[in-house]
Amino acid sequence: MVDILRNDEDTIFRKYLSNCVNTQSKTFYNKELILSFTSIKKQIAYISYGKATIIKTDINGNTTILKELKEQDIFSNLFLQDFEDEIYIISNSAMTEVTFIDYSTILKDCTKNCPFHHQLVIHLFELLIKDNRQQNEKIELLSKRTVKEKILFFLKKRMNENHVFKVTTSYKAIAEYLCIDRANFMRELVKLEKENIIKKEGKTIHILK
Amino acid sequence: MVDILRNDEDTIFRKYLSNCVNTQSKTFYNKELILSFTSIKKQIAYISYGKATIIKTDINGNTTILKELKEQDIFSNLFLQDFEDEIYIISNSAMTEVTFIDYSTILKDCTKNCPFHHQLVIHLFELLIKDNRQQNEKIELLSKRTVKEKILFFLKKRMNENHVFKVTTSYKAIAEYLCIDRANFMRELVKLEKENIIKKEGKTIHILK
DNA sequence: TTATTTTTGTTGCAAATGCAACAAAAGAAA
DNA sequence: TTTCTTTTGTTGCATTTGCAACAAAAATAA
Repeated sequence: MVDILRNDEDTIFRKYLSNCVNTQSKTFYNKELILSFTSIKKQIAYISYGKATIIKTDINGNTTILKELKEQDIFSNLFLQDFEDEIYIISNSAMTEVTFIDYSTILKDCTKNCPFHHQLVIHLFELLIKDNRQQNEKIELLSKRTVKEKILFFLKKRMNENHVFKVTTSYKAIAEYLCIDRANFMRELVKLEKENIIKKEGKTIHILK
Repeated sequence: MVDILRNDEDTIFRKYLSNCVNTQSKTFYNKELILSFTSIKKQIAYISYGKATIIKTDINGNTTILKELKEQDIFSNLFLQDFEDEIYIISNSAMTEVTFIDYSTILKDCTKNCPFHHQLVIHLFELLIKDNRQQNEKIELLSKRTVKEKILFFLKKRMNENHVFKVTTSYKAIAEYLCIDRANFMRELVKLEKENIIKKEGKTIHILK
């Protein structure tokens, strides 16, 4: 991974990853499996470049997209303990670079007395709070009582300053994120368009009100 | 609050709260408002004794119980930034003791060079991971497609070793936690009983299979 | 104690939702 | 290019779900 691709945030974070913390970096190609949750080793994964998707499949074969991970997001098997359904993390860009940090070496008091260890923990702490906030947004979304409310909440959160949302993945993927039936999702979009709440042009949605 | 009521975990945590971190402890009576999310000051609240409930009310008047907080749980307005709906934290036991920790003093490098500061951050880090795990459990619950699946998931997670779940709050409160209509919840319980999956005796539910 | 409020239990009904199915379009692979 | 796979768009239909309403029971307050 060439350094020109890195941003400042990431550079600072990497400075914190001093030699007292065990890390391994790995690059994944598109659609490649980053992690299945059979792995026991406690670790926190940090996305330094690219995108990934956390996917869940239940007994009935329903697929749910739990979360879309971007650069500087973290995830961990520590977050998903005692999950009933199967969980996979899949790379979602041509190249995704992930840094795995051993959980045990994070907690350990650094014997080398390096000045970075504390900074690393603080930084991870802030990333964890960000993740927590994202989880709460998802809970707020899923607690909406109707499909219409879910769609509008999602669109409002994701639209840009021009009130436009571009479907970069697919309508199918969004339905799986919202935990609703795809056909019903499409039907509701037509309804919202008739009510002049949105305007749909292919994979571009304008939010009018 | 008398010391006899405290457990070991809490005692250790309090040791970490050395004088370099700004904290305030406050005791709340049952049904008392601990925090409404208009408060701007960034702080992490730690429940050292008692119980609390995080409640959300949307524009349509739908009440949702986001989370039940127990001893040694944390919550923070940092987790709930940009929330559309109104959020309240209500004390849910005769006496709930909450310690508020200033977020700014957590992150700050301790000028007094105390040995506890790092331990405090590590401990909060672990509490944050626990909270994250609980959030993920809720997301797994809400991603279930039917009311029946939601109920069964909830009961399996909460039943004791004898496959018994006791309703300590109310059926109304559980419906609000599951984000489903109460009448439909009751109807579904009757159905599950007819299918011999559960056995309901007042506020006690036996999970048979 | 009695009065008042909240919860429980139940039902009918309208509306929302998921499911199955299929053709057309778009995208990916050979 | 052509072939194959995935996504999109749409519909009918059965089922699920929420809503409104109300009486009985339980819990709480006076």
